[in-house]
Amino acid sequence: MIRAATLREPGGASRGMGQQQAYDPYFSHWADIAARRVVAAHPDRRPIVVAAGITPSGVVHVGNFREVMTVDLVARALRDQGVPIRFIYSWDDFDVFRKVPADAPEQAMLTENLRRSVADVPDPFANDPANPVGPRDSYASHHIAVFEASLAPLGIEPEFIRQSKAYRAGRYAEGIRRALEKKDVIRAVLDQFRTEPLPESWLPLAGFCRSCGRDRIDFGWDGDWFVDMSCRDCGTKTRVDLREGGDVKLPWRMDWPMRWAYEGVCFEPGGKDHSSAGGSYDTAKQIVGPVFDWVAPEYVPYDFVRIKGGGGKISSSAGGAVTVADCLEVYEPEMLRWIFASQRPNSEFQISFDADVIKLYEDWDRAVATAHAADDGKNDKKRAVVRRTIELSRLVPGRIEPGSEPVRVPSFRPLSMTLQIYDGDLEGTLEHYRRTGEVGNEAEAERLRLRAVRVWRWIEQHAPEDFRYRIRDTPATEALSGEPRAILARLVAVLEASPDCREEDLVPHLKTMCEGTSLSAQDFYPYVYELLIARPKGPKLTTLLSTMGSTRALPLLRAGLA
RNA sequence: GGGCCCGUAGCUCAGUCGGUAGAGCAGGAGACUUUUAAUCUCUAGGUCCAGGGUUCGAGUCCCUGCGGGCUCACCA
Repeated sequence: MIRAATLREPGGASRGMGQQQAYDPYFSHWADIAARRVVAAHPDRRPIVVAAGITPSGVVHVGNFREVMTVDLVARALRDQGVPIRFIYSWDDFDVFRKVPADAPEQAMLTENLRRSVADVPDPFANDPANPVGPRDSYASHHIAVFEASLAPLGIEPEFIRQSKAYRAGRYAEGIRRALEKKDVIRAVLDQFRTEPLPESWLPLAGFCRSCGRDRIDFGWDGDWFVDMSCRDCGTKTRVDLREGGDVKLPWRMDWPMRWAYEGVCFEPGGKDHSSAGGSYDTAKQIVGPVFDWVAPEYVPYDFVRIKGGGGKISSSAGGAVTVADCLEVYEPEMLRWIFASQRPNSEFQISFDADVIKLYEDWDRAVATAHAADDGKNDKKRAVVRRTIELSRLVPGRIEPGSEPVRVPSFRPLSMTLQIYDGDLEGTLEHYRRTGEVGNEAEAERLRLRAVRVWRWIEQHAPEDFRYRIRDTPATEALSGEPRAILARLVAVLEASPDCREEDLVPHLKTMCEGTSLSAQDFYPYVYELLIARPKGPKLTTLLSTMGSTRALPLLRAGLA
């Protein structure tokens, strides 16, 4: 028997079954604790099935991503504890298209397709040249493709299942029939929480008209395998043999527990909208046993993700949703995992694109350093938690050896400065770090590239104005006069005399530059910044000058002497 | 109406099987001087919302109350 199978909650299922497995403090993360709960609830079932599910009824945003990330962390924790798993991801693309997103193209076409299945609505992005995934066979397929593509860089590789295909293939025939047979049980569960009870004639069915594709249908059931559908819109009548499949499905509150049973799901999280008393998890939990003969999976409710400054929850229908791909523009993949891994699931948090990004990068670097630090007997417990969180955040599973060295990478703030001096030129920036010795091998070079492209995108797209500068393309047109002009002449002379001047050599010159005048260096700096970057302030001048080089600096400075 | 979450330093928050209250920023002192929210060292600062309970021991677990937020009760 594998080791993990004997893990139990202390004092729990292991009673009377021989020695009790000791609590292993190494598995200290919330995902580890959830994993132990799952193993305790399903001691004999292997592999353990963990599941995520999302409706692609619009842009799949970073809030939806929390669902997948939560499952991935628990999946990773289970594997680390030696448990074989199967990670399934159900695309609920047999859902009704209810609302046209405000920012979607082809508004008229989409409006025409309301009330059809999102798997049958045409792809409005098919002719969009900026569409990264190319034309797809439906609205749902487009959003699915975009999201699946963004998961790959994060090391998340579930087995994807499309509900539209599963239902249409008749795979859930048995499930639908059981729901029909036990419809009174289901109705009783749902009626506990409804303001108005379901009518006596209610059937646990939903679906789409074969002719017009819309979902306003009256259903009948022959008590066996046949369902009759009558479309209220176009009047088409259809008879479906459940065993062959068709455009018939179970409504969400029955669909969920049916799929738990079908796949043998042992763990699945849910958003807070599913997690209240009377919410869909609550009713599904009551339905799954009597109707589908399975137990509710171990559950973790997760809260929403907010976007800093966005005000309110992310909505895919309101437009302007922030996607995982958007986050990966600014955050390193492991860092994005870490942002989710370091938050308890049931707490809300924000993803920032403003100046908080800097602090987050600094926190991340510090956490990585802490994770790699050797234990010293003082803060080992805290360090262990940080270390475990970083392990779960890494793309490749594996333990971090205390006292090992992480791959070096420049911190965000100085890197942003250097990048701006090089005008975003990645290879030039890399060369600079090679010269300074901060990049010494190919691994460090790769590490720098990963970060530098994101820092640069942040500078270009999100950074506060104070943080940005750009070296002038064309020299200033107004020359200086008086004392500033005299000091500038000295500076120009220094650079002309030693064009390859290193930063350390430049420092004394800048200190003595203003001697004999009424100005201090602080008074003079703004003139230089104006000539170089057309702003009154900028990065440390010695760094700026030595990094950009005399060849580039001198023409700009001489403009002040014209 | 039901359920969940939050209430900890001036601010934002961490505190993961209960074991001497923590970080970042802001503040104060010093060093350095280098100007994007520079860096380093040191320092101050809390009735952990209130009340009760369990415990040798509670920020942590249980109950009650107050304040704030979210969610379900139509669909998914």
